[in-house]
Amino acid sequence: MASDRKRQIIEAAAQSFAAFGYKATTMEQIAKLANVGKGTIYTFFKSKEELLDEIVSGLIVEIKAEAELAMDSSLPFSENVHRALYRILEFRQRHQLTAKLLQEVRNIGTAAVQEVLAKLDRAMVEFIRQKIDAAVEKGEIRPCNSEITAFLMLKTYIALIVDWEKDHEPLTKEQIAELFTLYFLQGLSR
Amino acid sequence: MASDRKRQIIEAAAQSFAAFGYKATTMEQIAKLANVGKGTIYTFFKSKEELLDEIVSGLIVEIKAEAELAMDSSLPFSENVHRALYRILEFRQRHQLTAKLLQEVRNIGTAAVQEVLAKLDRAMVEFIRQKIDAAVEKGEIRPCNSEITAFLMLKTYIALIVDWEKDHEPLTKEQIAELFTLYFLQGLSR
DNA sequence: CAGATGACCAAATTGTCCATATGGTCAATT
DNA sequence: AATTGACCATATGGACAATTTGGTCATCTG
Repeated sequence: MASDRKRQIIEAAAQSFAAFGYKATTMEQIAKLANVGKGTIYTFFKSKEELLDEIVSGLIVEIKAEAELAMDSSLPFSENVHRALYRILEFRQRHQLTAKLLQEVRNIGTAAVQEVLAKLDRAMVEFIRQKIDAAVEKGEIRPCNSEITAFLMLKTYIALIVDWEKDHEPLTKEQIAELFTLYFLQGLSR
Repeated sequence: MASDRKRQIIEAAAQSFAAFGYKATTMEQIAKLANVGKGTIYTFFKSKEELLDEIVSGLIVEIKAEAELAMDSSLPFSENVHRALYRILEFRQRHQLTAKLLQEVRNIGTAAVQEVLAKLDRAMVEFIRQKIDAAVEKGEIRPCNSEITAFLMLKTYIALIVDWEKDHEPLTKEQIAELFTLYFLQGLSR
């Protein structure tokens, strides 16, 4: 069946990308892993790049579902946004494929990989933005430019989780939640 | 005179680093530009790396002075921190040398250049941290972990000025000040 | 003789082939 | 009609030569 073969190919490619990275994975390798001829891959995907793109698109859906699951509509907005962000970045760090791609983009600057990760970032910002808009609608928070807010929230989280560790002891999940609320949602001024 | 020669060398090196980058600048080039023998450079600096380090150290002093100048003790903390941060990043972007080094670290990953830019970052965070501590001392803002706060402030600024432009129209100075106050100092919750 | 210098060296970088590997195509096959 | 692997132009990587470069030091000079 056609869709079955397509799935096989996607799974083989995802597996290989995660294990060896995008560049180090050859189309022949994928074909062998998927038990299809190399040409077959090109009946489903225009190029290697498109194959990666489709896989990451699936990943985005997965991440959104994870984040959605982590949230709890009975909790206040601030708690939910923290949970969602934390889950998103945890996923991004833990997931073999994203971890490998993140590493690859640091070492080599493959254009395709860079583009696809940028797309992932945009999707995550968009996800948060929708949550913000919903919270504004419900009157949980005051109106604001939700795109910039979502963008800053993600950046702040990445700074706290990824960048801070470069020069300091890692912060715990609780510390991050506290800091995020303190600096971002509550503010310093008085 | 000895210190005169040293200054000549530093200026020649700074000029060449800014024009061609660290890697592309050779010691012979610097010597020629400074009108000294190549060996002379090594009577003042242990290595090319140390030469860069000394130049950047001078730059840090310059940046601090710039930031200090931009501040006004009669204004509230939030306004001053904004002015200082904006001036720091404006300087960093405009200054030929830092711009070139920033570009170089993106393209190649020269260890020396990376280290020296990290040092620059640390110095800027430390500068902000001292301003925060002073503001806490004066009771202008409530007590907080000044190191993390300074770190987050710089990251937030870089995100707004540098990262935001990658996908969107640049924000004006006023917009950035407003956003910074809104999200960072005032908070969203109510 | 103290400080400056440039010839000199080992190590790193760059340039040049060439053999191999790879993404993508397509005529043959099932 | 769908699948395939031989095939092709191009990209990549390894080996080796040539060049460059950071750093040293014996020599020079004022």
